Amino acid sequence: MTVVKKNYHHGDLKGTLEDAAVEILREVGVNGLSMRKLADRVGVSRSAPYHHFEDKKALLNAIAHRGFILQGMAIDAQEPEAGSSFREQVKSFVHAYVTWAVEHPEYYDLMFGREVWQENNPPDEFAQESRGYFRRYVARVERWQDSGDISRDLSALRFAQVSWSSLHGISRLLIDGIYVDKKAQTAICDAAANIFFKA
Amino acid sequence: MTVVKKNYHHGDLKGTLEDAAVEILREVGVNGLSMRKLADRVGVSRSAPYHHFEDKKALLNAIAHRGFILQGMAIDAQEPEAGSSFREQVKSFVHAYVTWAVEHPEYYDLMFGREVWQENNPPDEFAQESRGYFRRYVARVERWQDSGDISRDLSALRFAQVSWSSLHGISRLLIDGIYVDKKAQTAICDAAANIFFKA
DNA sequence: GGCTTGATTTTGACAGTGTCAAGATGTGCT
DNA sequence: AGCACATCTTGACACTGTCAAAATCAAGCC
Repeated sequence: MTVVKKNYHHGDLKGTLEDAAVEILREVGVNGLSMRKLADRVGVSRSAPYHHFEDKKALLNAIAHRGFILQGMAIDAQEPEAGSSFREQVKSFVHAYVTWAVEHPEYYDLMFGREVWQENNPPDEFAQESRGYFRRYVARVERWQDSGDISRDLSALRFAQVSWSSLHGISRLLIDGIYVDKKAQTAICDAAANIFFKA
Repeated sequence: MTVVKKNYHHGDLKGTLEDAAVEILREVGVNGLSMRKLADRVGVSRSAPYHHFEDKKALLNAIAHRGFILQGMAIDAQEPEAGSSFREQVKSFVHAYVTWAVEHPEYYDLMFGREVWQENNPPDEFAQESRGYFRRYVARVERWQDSGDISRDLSALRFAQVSWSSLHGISRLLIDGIYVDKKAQTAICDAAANIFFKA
């Protein structure tokens, strides 16, 4: 059986730290996460984490990285509704995006937040990562244009930029509590789908 | 003449603090702003600011408050292009919003950021304030519906929510450096205007 | 003038933070 | 056994937000 070590050498401290960090982020948000409390919770001394993450930033980077993977999986899991109409596909895509964001703010905040994108020396590793996700989205738009489901008035790039902005904006406003009426979430998503992808 | 006092009693410390804080925010962002450095720059002891602002949060609140006023003025100043077409009006509105946000991230970050909306006991004073701005926006949409410039397929509220999300999302993605191509800004704004307000 | 009242600012202090250097402790290999 | 290496801890530093107590000034009243 897999033994959980409790001694000097932890075994998999790195993964444990990430797990615990996500927990703390859920509980108190990014400004409430301190390296020392994190170490405490894991039962390790304050500077042990620094042997696995160069920085606090590096830790947050790693978590954002997880977020990208998780969100990708969540959205892909929703994807292959084969028999449904184009409009339905779009709706479920929009819902999948926003719902995941709202349900996982501890990841979403980091994936597209200041901490990672502005106050970081090399966000290269997932500048590429998120760029990849965006490209996949642009490709999706191109397919929709090819099949005639949306018009070619705008380039796929511009359409993707604007529509993704909207998804991102909706997610942010809901997460940050600026749109308070949580019940409106589905209505807003439907409205967005209608506006962007009207037949 | 108005004398600028430099002695023990400062005269208008509160305003001076706000000014200096905005400066610092521009230079190093919100995470780089510390109450002590702020006091230092103003030439006052570390705890003097606490007689004018209960908290660091209260300071940030006050600056966000300024931001709402400034943005309102900036957008209104763009408004009354009387002879122009509906489409042109919408375009210039979108541009005014996004341009102001991108040029004043030190305000925009606070107006719609975590610091104010989540980690604050009573953001009531400008929960109302921003709510007021949003209502004005909804009213604007209603007028557009009345004049037949946009359809009534969606309620004014939903349309306002989604379109504002898009403005907010575009602004955020540009400010946070996720949309790196600054030259694309105008193109993105135009595309947004086209999508949302197609005749 | 001096005294008091109130507003304003400073000093000292405390707990909490990120992070590093030096040392301690364990694991695996020969 | 001994060695090399990975891993973890202790001690320390500068910095942060914030408070209580003391100092300082401005204005009004005698």
